[in-house]
Amino acid sequence: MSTIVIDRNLVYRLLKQVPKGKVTSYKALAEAAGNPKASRAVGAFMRTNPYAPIVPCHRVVYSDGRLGGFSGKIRIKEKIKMLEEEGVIVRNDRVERFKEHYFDRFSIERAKKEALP
DNA sequence: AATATGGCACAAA
DNA sequence: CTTTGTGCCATAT
Repeated sequence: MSTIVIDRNLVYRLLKQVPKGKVTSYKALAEAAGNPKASRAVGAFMRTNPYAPIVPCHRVVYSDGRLGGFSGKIRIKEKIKMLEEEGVIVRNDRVERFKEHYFDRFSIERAKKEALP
C-alpha cells in the first residue's frame, strides 16, 4: 500500500528557506521533507523545477560539499557563478568552508504555510 | 507497462 | 583519497 513517499511541493517550499550565501544538500531536503532515502528524487525535482529561480535550486549540492550536476556538464559553470555572486566560494567543484555555508535548519511548519508561485 | 537513467548517499574495498 | 556496488524514488523513453 503505497502512499506519497516524498512531497514535491513541500521540497520546493523548504528550499525557499535557504538564504542567499548559504547552501544545502539533497539529503537535507529529503530528510526535512520526511524521507531521508529520497535524496535522489530531490535531484529529480530540481531538474524539473518549474519555479526556478524563485526556488533556488542552484543552492543545492552533494552532502559532502561537492557540486554534483546542473543540467549536464557545461552549465555547471553557471551554477558556480551564481553561487559565487552570493558569496559562496567554489573551487575544484567543491564548496569552500562547506560547514560554514551549510544550511539545514528547515522549519516544516513555516514551509507548510508558504505559497508557491 | 517495462526499463533505463538521473543535479544522490553510503559502505566496502 | 578513489573506485565500485547497492539502495532509493521520480522522470524519461
